[in-house]
Amino acid sequence: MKYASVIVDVPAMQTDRAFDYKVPEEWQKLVKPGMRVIVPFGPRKVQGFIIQLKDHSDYKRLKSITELVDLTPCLTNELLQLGQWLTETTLCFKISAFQAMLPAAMKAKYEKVLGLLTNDVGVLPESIRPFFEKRHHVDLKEIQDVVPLSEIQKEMNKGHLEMIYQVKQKTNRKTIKVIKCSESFSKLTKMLAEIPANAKKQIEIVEYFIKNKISEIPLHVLLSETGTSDASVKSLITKGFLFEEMKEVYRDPYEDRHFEKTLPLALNKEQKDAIDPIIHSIKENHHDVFLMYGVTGSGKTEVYLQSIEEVLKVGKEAIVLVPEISLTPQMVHRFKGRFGSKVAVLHSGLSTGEKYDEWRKIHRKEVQLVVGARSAIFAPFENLGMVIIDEEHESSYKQEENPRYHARDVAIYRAKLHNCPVVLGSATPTLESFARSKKGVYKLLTLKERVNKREMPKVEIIDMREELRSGNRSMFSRSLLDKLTDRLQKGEQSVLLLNKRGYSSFVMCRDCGYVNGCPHCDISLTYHRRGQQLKCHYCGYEEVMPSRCPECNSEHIRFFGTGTQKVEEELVKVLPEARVIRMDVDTTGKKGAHEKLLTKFGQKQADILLGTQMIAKGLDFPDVTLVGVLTADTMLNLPDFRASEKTFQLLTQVSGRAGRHELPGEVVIQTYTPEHYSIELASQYDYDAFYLQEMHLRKSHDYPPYFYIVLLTISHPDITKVISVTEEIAIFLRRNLGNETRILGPVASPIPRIKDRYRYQCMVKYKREKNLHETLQKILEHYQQEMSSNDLMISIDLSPNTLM
DNA sequence: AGCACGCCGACT
DNA sequence: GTCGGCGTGCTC
Repeated sequence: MKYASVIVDVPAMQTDRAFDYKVPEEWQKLVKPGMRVIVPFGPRKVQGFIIQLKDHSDYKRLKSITELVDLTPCLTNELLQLGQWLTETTLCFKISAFQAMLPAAMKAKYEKVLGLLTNDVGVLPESIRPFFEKRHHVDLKEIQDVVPLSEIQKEMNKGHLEMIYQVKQKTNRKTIKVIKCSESFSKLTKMLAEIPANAKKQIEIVEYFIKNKISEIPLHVLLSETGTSDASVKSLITKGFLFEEMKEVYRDPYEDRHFEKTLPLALNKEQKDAIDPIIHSIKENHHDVFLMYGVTGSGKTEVYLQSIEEVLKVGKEAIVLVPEISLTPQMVHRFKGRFGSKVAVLHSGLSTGEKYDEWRKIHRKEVQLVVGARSAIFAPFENLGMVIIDEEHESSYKQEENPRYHARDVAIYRAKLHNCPVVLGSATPTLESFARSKKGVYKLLTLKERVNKREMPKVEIIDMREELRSGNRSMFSRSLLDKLTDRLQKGEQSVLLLNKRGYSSFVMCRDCGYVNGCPHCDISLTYHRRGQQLKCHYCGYEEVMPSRCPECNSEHIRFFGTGTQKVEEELVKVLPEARVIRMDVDTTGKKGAHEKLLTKFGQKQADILLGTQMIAKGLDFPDVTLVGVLTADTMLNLPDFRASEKTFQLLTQVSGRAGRHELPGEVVIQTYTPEHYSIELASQYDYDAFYLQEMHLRKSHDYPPYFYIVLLTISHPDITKVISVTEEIAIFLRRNLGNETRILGPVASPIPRIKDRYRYQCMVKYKREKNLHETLQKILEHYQQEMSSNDLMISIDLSPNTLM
């Protein structure tokens, strides 16, 4: 007899352990750890993952596995182990760890159906009867709004009805009908004579098969190619010429795209020096973490591509992480162009089904390379030869919900197991990574030269206070305007970046200073021109823009701050002849809208690309010779110890967008704090100086990389409850952690209320703390009950990206 | 998380 | 006396 330990799909502390089940005789030989199963759990059925098989269980009253969902395990042994590690390092539930590793399509869906147990519908009360007149099964959803649950329960007790718990899959495999020939072509040719002469279409179809030597074709293709209808096909099937079959297909998002095959480029000296140690690691099966610090345009991607080639040569697989890849179709092109069908692509722009299909290509070993966003780090490769993380500094590699993992940490963990290298690439590495490379923990590879030998574009910093003093009240400095005009005349393109993070357009009364805030969150509402609406970006609350101040009834209520829409309007006023493409959440909402806008810009159908952060990444257009940053310092005032670092990164990245090709580029940075070191040093492309200065600051304030931090955020609808719990937690932390560890708080969160829940936080700063995980675990256990019954929430982030 | 069980208040 | 409120505890 075999027994299976199963982690069930019930994310709660009390169920966060394995439950044992009997494996029915017929599956004894089939079951393997890592498979999904459906098991009875209490009165219902749930999905779960087998984490272990054993010959013995201590538990007496075991139930049996109801169903095997997978025929081959969807989690490899390595991923099972990785799940355990994730649980421990991020303090998440085991089930959440496993689910994070798989595409959303593989998460189960639960439905309840009422089944009729009696042959006489007449015994049912009038309210329920109509539902069962024609059917024996009715979705509970359908009936529960009309009939009170108690009534249904009564019938169940009487034995008239039963509750059936169903576990369904979210997405099914996509199948299409294909038509095949029943006979050989020569036989078909002879058989043609049997078709009546008036059945022209049927003859046409059979001839199509013979002429094109096709023995199998999807039905819809056959119909459109031959211009026939399925009636003719049907009759050919009954006559025995053809037969139909269901065939599983992949939903390929890049189906209709052609990728030009590219060949490896010759590497320059710096690139060779960088790739040699990587190749050495690959060949020697050695685990190393490389930090490839290369200025924008220094040809990092080519180094990636050629190292991957080495990985594939030795028969291994590679993972490439890119930040939110849908933004950089150019990147997909480069990988698909070099490696063709060996590549799977995983990113948020794909539908659930498409992601599932890409994942299955990996699972079935049909691809050796995956290019994707954060979660692609869990690709079920078993022979991993390298992980590349491009734009290593990007904050999107950290998941901001449970499990709060950082893809970089997962990459290093996996690479250690596989004895293979990790390559972190960036023009602006995180301080953490650069510090590690200085200590020799990571190996530093430096690319200082741009491949085209072009100088980095010249950067001009404009002091907007100065502009204001000399009477320029517009959002464009005179210099920026001059340069835009100049580009327009020369037929060159410009990119304008509106750095909006933490600064959006809010509505304020000029008379009394009243600001429209969200009634559920302590945050001001954001003005949206579409429909003159005010929206809360945290809870989705909406209201119509008032014409008078709700407080003092004044009519002088206006929106402040600068949205892309407003910039666009101004731009049209000052440069009426310019063709502008605006990219922001409003214009890129629809799937593929992004790419369309970028393609349009690439084809020079516009002169100026105006957008938010999203345009800073990876764009590469030959005719862009001017980059303007409208307000460089909006981020600097956020309560975030990484604010300077992020500003520096953004400015450096965006400057790299100009003059990447033949034409020299120029950058204009507008700011109200030109003296800030992150702005000044970004304009000089002086990462090293920035690193030193910022490290100095981090050191004096006990921030990473000198200290690790943990952020505990406690929330509850009742503010006194939040404060008292946070205080208790702070006291507990102080009592249990070492005296070199600093505990800050309780303080109100930077956003003190979201969705009617008050938020307080506590910060732990530590260097070495062996009791940390244990102590945090104890806190979670202690408040477990209140968290499930009393609306209390405690979230713990063991290495927060921001403190918001 | 669900769901059952169980123990107290307001109704037939 | 019963229906139904939600606190408590269990799920292999």
